[in-house]
Amino acid sequence: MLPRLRYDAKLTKILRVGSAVFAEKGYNGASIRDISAATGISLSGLYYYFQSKEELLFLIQSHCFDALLRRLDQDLAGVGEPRDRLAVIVRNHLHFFTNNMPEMKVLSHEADALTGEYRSQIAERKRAYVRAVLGCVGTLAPDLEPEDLRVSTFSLFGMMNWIYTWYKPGRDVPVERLSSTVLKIFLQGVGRASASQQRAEPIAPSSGEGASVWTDP
Amino acid sequence: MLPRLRYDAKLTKILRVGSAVFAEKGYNGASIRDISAATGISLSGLYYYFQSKEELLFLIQSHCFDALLRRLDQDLAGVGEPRDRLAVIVRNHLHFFTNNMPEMKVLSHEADALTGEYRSQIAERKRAYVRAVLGCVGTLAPDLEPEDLRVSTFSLFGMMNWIYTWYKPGRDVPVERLSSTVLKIFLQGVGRASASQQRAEPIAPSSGEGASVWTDP
DNA sequence: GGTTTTCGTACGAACGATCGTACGAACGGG
DNA sequence: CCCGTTCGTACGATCGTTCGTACGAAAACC
Repeated sequence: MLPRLRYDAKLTKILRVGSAVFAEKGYNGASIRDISAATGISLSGLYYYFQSKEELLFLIQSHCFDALLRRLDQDLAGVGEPRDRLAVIVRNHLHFFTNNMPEMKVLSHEADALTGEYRSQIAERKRAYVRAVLGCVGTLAPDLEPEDLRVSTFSLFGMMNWIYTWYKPGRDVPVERLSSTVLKIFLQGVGRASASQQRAEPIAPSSGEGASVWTDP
Repeated sequence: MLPRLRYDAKLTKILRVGSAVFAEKGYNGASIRDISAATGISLSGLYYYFQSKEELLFLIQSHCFDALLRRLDQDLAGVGEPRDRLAVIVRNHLHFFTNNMPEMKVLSHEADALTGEYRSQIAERKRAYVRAVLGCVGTLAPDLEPEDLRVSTFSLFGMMNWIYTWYKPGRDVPVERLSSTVLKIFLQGVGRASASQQRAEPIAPSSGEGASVWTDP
């Protein structure tokens, strides 16, 4: 007889596998039956863990986003210099992104798939995240008009969130170099000598570098 | 009796309305019946203009991409300086994007929805486009390692292709300013004095600035 | 301590709705 | 009358979800 998993462990498995399925086929393109097949849990058995397909998507996005923000808060503690704070933000975002590609793809790509209360809850947390980055960028480039600040911040998010469309962990540059390149482009642009004036003492490495979303703190 | 539209005009209408429907609900989330309702054409009547739902998506993406590339070739003619060429590329991409938001959202967001031959055809054209930009960036920043060149180029595409998630034509900065801001970030980064050393004589304006995808040349 | 009841967990089967698509008839201008 | 165009209708498949049930373990009872 197969050992029964505890409730939490099994829900976690469902969210993890569900992320992979949603990432591959899209939320609307994937069926609950796909997730049933991928998890090995029966179709109706899944509904013991969520009330609807949309709630499953919400749970995935919610858990993923919470983990991202939790790690950011940890890494940001004690970092006061705006430039350092932005470096931490970019590093955290990209490390987390590359370590949890399916979940973050679902969070980025299926933002509009949620409706009603589910949608507003995620949107509100995203707004707070954007506001934080916006404040950091604003401090860093104080002579920027508010409209341009908005454009600049979303350009940064664009660089970071687009990577799920092209970044291949084996083929591409490692995450640390990816992070510093993106940060460098945002701060000084492409061009110049490549490994230009980096800070002598690089900021402290992220707290949980290799950890996944689903490893609880 | 309503005046009958010619074949081409009606197909164009289907592609235009179809883009809007796909952009709003996603390819998998939208049904042929949704498009039927939005166009006013009967369900089966639509199938006179395409053979399958997937072919409709392909036609939208294909027409849109062709129009983008056609305009780019026009604007790029006679521009030799790499920096100018990149400026033209960014301006063209963003002007086209903001003037054809639904179509470009479908092209960006539903890249993985196509399969088989349809998918490869679009993918091949995208690869050529990326290769061109990659070459331009490479010439512009010759001391960049190939891996970093790839990261940099896709970061630029990230900034540009992400705008469908946040750019609101009324609320945000006009396209021309958007383009120059994005270009400036990519070349010199955020920060510095905002309206810094722009070139005295700005490059010639795009050929068909306000035109949509569906206005044939 | 043995028996019974309850509870948490899991499943197979089936529901109505909606999906993409096919078919054949009807319409109307040349 | 013909042919390009349009439509109503319907088919089989698949969708998300529900229902009734079953089994092992814990709890409750005598």
